[in-house]
Amino acid sequence: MKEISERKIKILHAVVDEYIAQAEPVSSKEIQQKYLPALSPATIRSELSALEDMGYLVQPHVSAGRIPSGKAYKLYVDKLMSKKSLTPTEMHRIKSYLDDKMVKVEDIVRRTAKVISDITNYTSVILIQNIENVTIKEIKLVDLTDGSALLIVITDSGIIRDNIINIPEDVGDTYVEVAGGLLNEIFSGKQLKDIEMPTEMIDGELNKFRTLFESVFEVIRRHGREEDSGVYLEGSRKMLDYPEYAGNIDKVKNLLEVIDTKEKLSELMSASENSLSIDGSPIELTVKIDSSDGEDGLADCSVISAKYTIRGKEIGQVGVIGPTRMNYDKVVSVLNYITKTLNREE
Amino acid sequence: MKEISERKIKILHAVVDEYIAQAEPVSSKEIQQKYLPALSPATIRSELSALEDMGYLVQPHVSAGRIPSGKAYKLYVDKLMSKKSLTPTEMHRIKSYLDDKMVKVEDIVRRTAKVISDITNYTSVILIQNIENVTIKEIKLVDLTDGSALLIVITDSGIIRDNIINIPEDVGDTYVEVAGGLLNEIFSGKQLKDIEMPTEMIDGELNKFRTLFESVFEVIRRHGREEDSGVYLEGSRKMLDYPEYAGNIDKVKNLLEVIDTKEKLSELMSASENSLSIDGSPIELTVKIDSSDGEDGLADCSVISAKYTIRGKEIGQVGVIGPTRMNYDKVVSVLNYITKTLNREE
DNA sequence: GTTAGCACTCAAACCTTGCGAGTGCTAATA
DNA sequence: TATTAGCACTCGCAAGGTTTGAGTGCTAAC
Repeated sequence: MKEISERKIKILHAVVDEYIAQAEPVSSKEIQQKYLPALSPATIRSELSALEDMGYLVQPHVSAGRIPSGKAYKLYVDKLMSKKSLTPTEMHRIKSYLDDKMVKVEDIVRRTAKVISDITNYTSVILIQNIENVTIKEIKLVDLTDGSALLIVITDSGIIRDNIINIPEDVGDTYVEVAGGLLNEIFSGKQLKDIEMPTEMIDGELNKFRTLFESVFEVIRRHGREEDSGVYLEGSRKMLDYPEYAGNIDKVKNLLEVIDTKEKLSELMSASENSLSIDGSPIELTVKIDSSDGEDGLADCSVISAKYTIRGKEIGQVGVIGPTRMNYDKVVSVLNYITKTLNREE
Repeated sequence: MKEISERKIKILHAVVDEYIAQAEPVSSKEIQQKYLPALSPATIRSELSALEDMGYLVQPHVSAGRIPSGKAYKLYVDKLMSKKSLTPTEMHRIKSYLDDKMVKVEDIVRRTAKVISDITNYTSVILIQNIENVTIKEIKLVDLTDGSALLIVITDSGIIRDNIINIPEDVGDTYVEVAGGLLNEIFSGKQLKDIEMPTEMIDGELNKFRTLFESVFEVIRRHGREEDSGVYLEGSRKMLDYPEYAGNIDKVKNLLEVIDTKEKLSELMSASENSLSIDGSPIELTVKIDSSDGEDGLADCSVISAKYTIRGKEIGQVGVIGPTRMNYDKVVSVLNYITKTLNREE
């Protein structure tokens, strides 16, 4: 099983390409006509048969063509597929989506998810993790003059949150201002996970800021909690467009359910033994191809994911979920381009 | 066609209830057993036949039970259905969803859409319209000390937007502060639709604020534009759970496509001749029941919608989209309760 | 007005059949 | 030895036929 002949590779390549395009078993005749007119179907058949023995192809039933196995897809992604880059139109489209000045991580993420799904025509997912490692650059407190104030937390990867907090009544005019200065003094430069109530607050003269500070903690802490779920999903509808799901509402439902579960998603998008990294790519990409025993719901699906970095800070994972026979080259290029663009943006 | 006998009403009610629960044609025997054991199926059959002649029922084919027609649903919604209120658990659940202090309209809307979909198990839609009529209370400009500033527009219905804008280079320390004061002076009290570039800005001494003001306009104007689409959809997946769509991916796709189109949605959620208002309800509700010729995609669907008001300001429409045989009473109660809650909130 | 009884209808489930795409094998060819 | 033509074989799929049973409408009796 060490070496596959050049011709076998060609044929395998043809099967994968064709299956990605058509979603139907590929026959020897088809390959002969479109890819290797110099050979006869019979010859191709024997090659196909050999490839099947090697585990690269499977046959849905005896009188059908072949379809690629997971092993074939892995080889395809790893060695075979054309790593063409995006068309200028596509690049332009992505840029115009992302070039609005956006500072809130949430906005960027939402936008990114949308553009990925739009361009690839698959479902995209962004998972925000590690937000706790972000460093606070500055905290702003803006008095809204109606008993509340707007809290803005600026970090090294952008604003992570702005939220309304209540202000105690009967405090002086400068209360908010002073509190703002104080917040800055104490917290700027710290990481989110390190913030805690300073001791002098508990009992000292600063006691009057205590409830305010507690609100601030509350807001910051809420990150990563479930309600702020940290999962951005875009284009789940697109699944319905692919024939592998057309007759199979249950499959789609199952899939969408899995996607809705943060833990499962996390698991899917992290590298593991049956995942695959792509070399030669400027970013680290992970591809997970349908385990095909399909016990956990992701039947006939592949997930391609990458680390998601904004301005040098790792934010989470970005991924594309599609049918196993998805357009790997397109998706890889898009992820490549987008992660690069985002990271470069200053 | 003026008066329907008491017994016919009972039977019609039974058919609708049963069909809502089962999604299958209702037979005379079923009605007899579950609702009117005192009568024989034969009697019920003749009543059913009469109801069919009156246009309240239809028969998918001659040897099947009856299903309610649009006319029956309308009667049901209007007169028949039990207007029970929510359980304490449900009310509590809604409250706990909505009682976070939220000031941004967008946040409130998103949250509302979610809770509606969660509780009703149908797809919910919120449409933001009329945002142009909102009055600006105050404008804040917060210097972010990196060449940009955070623009916060506070209106009588909450903050509508905070956005980053760029600040020209080489301006003095007080530039942002002065600009903020200026913005307030000029715009507070105005409605969004009325804002325009003040003449003194164009050529006068205030010229140096011009580009900044232009950014501000740009941000405010972006509202209602397509990219900020103003449509909040939640739970579109839920559609897949109902048997009327189970075999019918095309229907679902069609539906989702319609839902994605703002114009169509607007149309759907506005009152029209073939819609229906519910009296006796503290809010104005519109129910639109499947035109059933189904040419425009919303086959087998009903839409229940209400005006959406936050703190007394009309913001748009909130609606629930579900199968024609949806749980009207539940949905109506939920919409009732939620719109009341939101409006009351101060 | 109500009901039992019966004939009738028709969708859905099941079976049958034939077709045809596509294979594997074998024997002939280069 | 590699390739290929030819042919028998398999099996999914679609079309058509049959059966079943749920449910009705009608009629005649109560």
